[in-house]
Amino acid sequence: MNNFTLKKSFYTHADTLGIARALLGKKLMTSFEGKVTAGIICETEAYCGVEDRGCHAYSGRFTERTKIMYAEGGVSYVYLCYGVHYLFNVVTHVAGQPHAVLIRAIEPTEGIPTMLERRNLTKFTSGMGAGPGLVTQCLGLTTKHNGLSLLGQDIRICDAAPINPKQIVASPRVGMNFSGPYKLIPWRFRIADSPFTSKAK
DNA sequence: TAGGTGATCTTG
DNA sequence: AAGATCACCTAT
Repeated sequence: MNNFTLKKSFYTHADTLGIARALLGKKLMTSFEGKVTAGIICETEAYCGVEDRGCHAYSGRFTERTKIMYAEGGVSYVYLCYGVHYLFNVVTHVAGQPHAVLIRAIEPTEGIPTMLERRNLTKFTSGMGAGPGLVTQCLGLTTKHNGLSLLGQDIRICDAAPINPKQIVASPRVGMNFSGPYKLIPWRFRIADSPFTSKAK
């Protein structure tokens, strides 16, 4: 499509699960230091507020790290995981409701030479953006970009035709090391049979 | 399948 | 102030 940037209203409504599904097939684009890179979102996970045991803001945790999740939808939430990997999330819902969608995999489409350089690879592979830590490497995202608007030039998400719901597979989220209903709730979404997603379970 | 890595959070 | 935890990746 013609790189039409999604509007704020895409992010601010209450249905984070719907947003996580709707983001599949959209194009996530960054433009840092004159380098444009972009990829089609192939896999997401939803994190839904203070009642969601898997959410960083579970039970109202409000800290230096999590406070951006409480912002109005349409900004980025980037944090360092395991001391090694940056993970990029899209904040959703209205201000005060800490919801977000983790971007877990992309199909690289633009700026591939730049992505290869950032990944320290020589050849394009379908797995080069398959995993949340790899997505951020490809796109050059770090905690520097935490809290940035998704409506500006640096980071934006471009509209595209929705994925057929039948093509979307829902499964439990990764890394839910606790018990209770949120451990197995199917809030991970990916495009069926996409070779660009992180390994299917 | 285990180890690396460091910011963040919790406990004492 | 210190130790546990953590939405992961890579190479054995």
